[in-house]
Amino acid sequence: MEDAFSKPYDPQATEDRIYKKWLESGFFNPDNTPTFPGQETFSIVLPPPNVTGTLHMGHAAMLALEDIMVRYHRMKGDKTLWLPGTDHAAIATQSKVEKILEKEEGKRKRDLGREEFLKRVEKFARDSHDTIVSQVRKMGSSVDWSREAYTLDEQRNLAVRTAFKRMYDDGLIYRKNRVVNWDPKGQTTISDDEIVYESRKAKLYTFKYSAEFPIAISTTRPETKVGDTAVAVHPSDERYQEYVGKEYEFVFAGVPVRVRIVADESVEKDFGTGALGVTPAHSQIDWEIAQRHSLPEKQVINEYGKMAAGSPELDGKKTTEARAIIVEWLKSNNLLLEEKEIDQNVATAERTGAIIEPLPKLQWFIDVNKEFVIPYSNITGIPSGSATTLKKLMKAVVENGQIEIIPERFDKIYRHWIDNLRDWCISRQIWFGHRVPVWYRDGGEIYCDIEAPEGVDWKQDEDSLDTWFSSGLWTFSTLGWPERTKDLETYHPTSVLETGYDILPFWVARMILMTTYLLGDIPFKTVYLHGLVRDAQGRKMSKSLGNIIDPVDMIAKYGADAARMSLVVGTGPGNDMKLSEDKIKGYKHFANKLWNIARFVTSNAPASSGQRPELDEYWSAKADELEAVANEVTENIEKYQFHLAADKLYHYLWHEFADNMIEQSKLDLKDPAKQEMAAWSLRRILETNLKLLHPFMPFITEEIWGILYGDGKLLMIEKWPTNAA
RNA sequence: GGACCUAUAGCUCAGCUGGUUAGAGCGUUACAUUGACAUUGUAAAGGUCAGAGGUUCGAAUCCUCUUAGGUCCACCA
Repeated sequence: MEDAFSKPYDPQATEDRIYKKWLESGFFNPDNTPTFPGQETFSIVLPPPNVTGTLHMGHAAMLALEDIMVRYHRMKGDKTLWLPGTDHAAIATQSKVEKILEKEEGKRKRDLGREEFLKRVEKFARDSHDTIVSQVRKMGSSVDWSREAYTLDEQRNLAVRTAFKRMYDDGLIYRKNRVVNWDPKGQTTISDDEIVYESRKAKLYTFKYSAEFPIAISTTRPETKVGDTAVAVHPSDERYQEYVGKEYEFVFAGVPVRVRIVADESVEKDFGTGALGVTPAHSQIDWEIAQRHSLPEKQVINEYGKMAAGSPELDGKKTTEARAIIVEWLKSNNLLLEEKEIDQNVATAERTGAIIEPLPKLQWFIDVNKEFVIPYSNITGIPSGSATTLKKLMKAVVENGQIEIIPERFDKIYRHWIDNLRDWCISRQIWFGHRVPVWYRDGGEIYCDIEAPEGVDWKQDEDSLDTWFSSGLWTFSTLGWPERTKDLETYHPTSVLETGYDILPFWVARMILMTTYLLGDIPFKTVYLHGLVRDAQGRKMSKSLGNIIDPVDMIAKYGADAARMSLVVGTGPGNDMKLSEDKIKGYKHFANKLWNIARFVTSNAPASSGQRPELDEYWSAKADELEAVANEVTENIEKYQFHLAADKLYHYLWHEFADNMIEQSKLDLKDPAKQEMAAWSLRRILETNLKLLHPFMPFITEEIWGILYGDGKLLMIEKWPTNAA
């Protein structure tokens, strides 16, 4: 009996030691792995986790799936790079630190000032980074740490400035005063994608501005009506035709208001009274109507969500208080015609939870519809030197099949998102992030470049950029762009992007936008989307529900191999997965089973010369079966059916190899005529299975490999046991 | 309002382009076992594949509709 096999298998005593061995080997870095003739490249960038804290089970699933692909390709002999990094996550990190600061010291960021506050955020980000790195290691991820990147480091900052400058020069980035989504709590604008709609009950009030005014209108926000500058009706609505073009002046809730009646196609005849009070400064849609009819805008709510309408009675009041006052005023003046409860979706900010206040603001935008000439293009259907738009580029690469999305159904969702895409507001009024590379000087001078302008009295724009601007560059900024490095040439476009389907629009689409524009190429060939990890009842894991399963706890209890298997088996691409502790436990049992199989084989089947002996009918059939399993597993991995591959190996090892073949060998090993054949077969089948299982359960397979062949050779670079692709 | 997903054993899910008698794990029950196995084996019970219709020699699988649960997008003043 070999002492090397503890009883039972102890992942705790094994995993960290094995990971160290891998690190020391240097094989995570493709520059160090042996090269083969005709070798292909396989590259993945790790979706950078936000430095807002610790990793959750979703990250663990991502790491497991990517490591499977990476280890498989490395063993196949491909030049394989998995590039890790973290994301500064601008607004998310800043608001997290703000919360901590307020809770622990009762201070706000302005009490510290920009510089001091940023130091705090950076310290927090560094700590989070260190935690994340140690968790990524715990999972067994074979990432190339020598190429680690951060979305806010020097190199990435240069990439951001370069990208901004190019878009600015092409006229794709512009600055404009427009109604944007203002988060009164976070004191910043946010993009459409950072809005979460909450359904609530609201009251829809139908009223007239004044007794003389001929048309009644409906609204859920009477307080904004002091900012109305028009009433819009549908051009074909006979009820209101006679009023179109007329102007009215009156005093509404103590505020002088002047409205013009306009005809606009966007008005629904059947909604409410069929007439819409137009408030250009506080509604996206009204702003657009105002543009079409050259209507003035009148801001009546300020950045703090308080009234500023030029009325002593209303000013300084919260919008909800002002609403009550105005409703009272309507009632007492007999102007309120109807009050009805309706269901309404309220826009709230994803990070702070505050209700979004649409406000006109001077902001930076990316124009997704503006034509520009693309100097170089590797995109099918869009020749170099042709005129195109960002939207067209984003659509083309998915429609022409250059990028494949798995599962397929998500490309519909992607296209739909593109169709609805409006100009992207990229400036944020937060301190943490990439500062807008634009400088101003008295006299209205504006300067945009990669480096700051020479000379005094230039002032840099105070705003920073949306975090997705920098993560959109991730596949190539990590490889050295804007420099034309060897890495960029070798590993870009990347092979696969593996991420959760929930960030398809945020991140995947933005990477496609940035890469097609800046490189004239795709960022990746395949997008593999995994689902959300939910609890055993199918609920989202959240702090408030207290149903979070922490990957670190699970690894400590059951080992990383077990945790990985539990996140892979039983779940196809794009489907949410339910996870329970029992499931992880089950795979710990499996690890132990494998451990005992290895113990049995080493102590009962002595290593042979390697020459294949004559096999009888039983063992010959088993040899064929092994080959079939290896081919099937390979095929499943190639087709991104990792759950099938893992499940197959689980059953084959436990119920074929252990229950059947080992039992048979117990008889054969006692028979001198069959002994060698049985021993050889056991060895060979175990060996092949260790290779096949390595991408899924890297630690235990590597450990057993080391015990079997104490020559220091690593399983992680053994040749994959099939040639079939 | 638009789109998508899911529905298979008590529970969690496989079942790839339609092809014998629909599978696994957990759970349940019976028996065996101190062993390569703390975490074992053998077997049993358990299914109108959500419902209805259609295509087909043949449907869990393809099509249509219905029902239930879930998700995303749009944002209606």
